[in-house]
Amino acid sequence: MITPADKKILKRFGENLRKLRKDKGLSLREMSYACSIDNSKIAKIEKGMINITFTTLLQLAVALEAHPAVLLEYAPAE
Amino acid sequence: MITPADKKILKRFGENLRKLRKDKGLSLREMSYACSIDNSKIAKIEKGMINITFTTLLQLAVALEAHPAVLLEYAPAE
DNA sequence: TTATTTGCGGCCTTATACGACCCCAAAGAT
DNA sequence: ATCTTTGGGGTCGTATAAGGCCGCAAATAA
Repeated sequence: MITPADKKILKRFGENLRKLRKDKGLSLREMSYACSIDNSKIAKIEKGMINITFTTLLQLAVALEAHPAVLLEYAPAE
Repeated sequence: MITPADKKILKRFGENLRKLRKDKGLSLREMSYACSIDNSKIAKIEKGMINITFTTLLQLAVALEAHPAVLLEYAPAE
């Protein structure tokens, strides 16, 4: 049922995703093209607005050319 | 739309999850209790029958007392 | 043999992720 | 000043994850 605590975690995840995308020098649309996920959806993920599924996580990893686990390795929110 | 390729990946993930649970000596019901996820749902996840969300992944990690990324670190299906 | 645990599939309702698309405001480029 | 890119919010229909409960067959324990 998506608690406030979850919201926070999703937001933190989104921030990290955004960082990884920027580091790779990709725009939302470029990344969208690279993993077949609508750019507005990626924007929502980065904003922590949606609780993505496992397969979506894997798709994002494809665009970033990174191992899926990498997307989870970030400093937790304090 | 959950492709056959995704099915395979989810199944592989499930097998790994099952291994981690067994290694920890937990029954489905014990694990259910440890992460507040219905035992039948965990069984379905292990069977690769559902495409779990990010928060569910985190809950599973809690029960296994492991970092979420660990659940993704397994040998890919060949 | 009987009682208990364990794995797991089915069913139902509700919440929500997905996919696709539109549009706009701000920033950058020409 | 005009064109283009970029981030990102809103909407709609559909698919499906979540959550919870029931029941059963096989394995295990008593």
